[in-house]
Amino acid sequence: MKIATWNVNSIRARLPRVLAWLSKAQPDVACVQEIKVEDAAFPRAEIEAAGYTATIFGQKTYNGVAFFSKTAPTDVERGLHDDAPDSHKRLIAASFGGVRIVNVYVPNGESVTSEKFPFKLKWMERLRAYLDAKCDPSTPLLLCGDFNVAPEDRDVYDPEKLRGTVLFHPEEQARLASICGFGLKDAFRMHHPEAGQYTWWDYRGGAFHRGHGYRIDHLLASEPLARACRAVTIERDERKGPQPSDHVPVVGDFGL
DNA sequence: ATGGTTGCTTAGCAA
Repeated sequence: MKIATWNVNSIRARLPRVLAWLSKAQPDVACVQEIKVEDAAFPRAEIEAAGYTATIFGQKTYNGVAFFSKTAPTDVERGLHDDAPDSHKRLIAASFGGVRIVNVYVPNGESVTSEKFPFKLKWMERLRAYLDAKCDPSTPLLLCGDFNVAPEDRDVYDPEKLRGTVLFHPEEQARLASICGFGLKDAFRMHHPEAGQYTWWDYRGGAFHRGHGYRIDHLLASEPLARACRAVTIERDERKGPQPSDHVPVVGDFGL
């Protein structure tokens, strides 16, 4: 079973690349973030023509998360357990053949001096509370998505320069560690200890060309699922060519 | 050096 996470940065702007990637990569489940479209305007026919069922939690202009899957999921949940009705659309969860998948788009935070930064930290604390309330780490569980946090020094291009800035701040890393403390392992790091493996490069300043990346998109697996994980791949080539997302897919292969 | 680029929406915000 191949399960991928990818922040597509607008499904409508990225549709040609997403369709080409689905056709080539053939994931069983693709967890996507920042679809930036409400349900009514979502390009459902094109995704279905590629052989995928779209299960979406859409929002106009910002945010929005979805599953594209070869078979329809069961027990779909939209939003955090304590979300207000008008909250950002940042979490969707569903079951796929015995695997519970929670797909998240963690707030970016903007900068450590922004009012959005404490909002990000609080959202991550609420995510840990959601896991406690809704999930079971003794069963096959995957928490994946764009966490907007690089966990360790080896996950950014210049840790000394970036330390304490947004996406690489100890308070964000502590919240991510608390989330993993629920009983989840960073699946990529089970297979790849090396530095310099990034999933996001800013559009600005030629960051991709300069190697200025961050590893902020993660597959976090419960112990039963982690044991079944055969490989995890960061598809760096998806950052190349015309109209790429600023993030690339991360694909896990599970022997299920 | 508070820049730079992309997307949504149409000048300004978000990332």
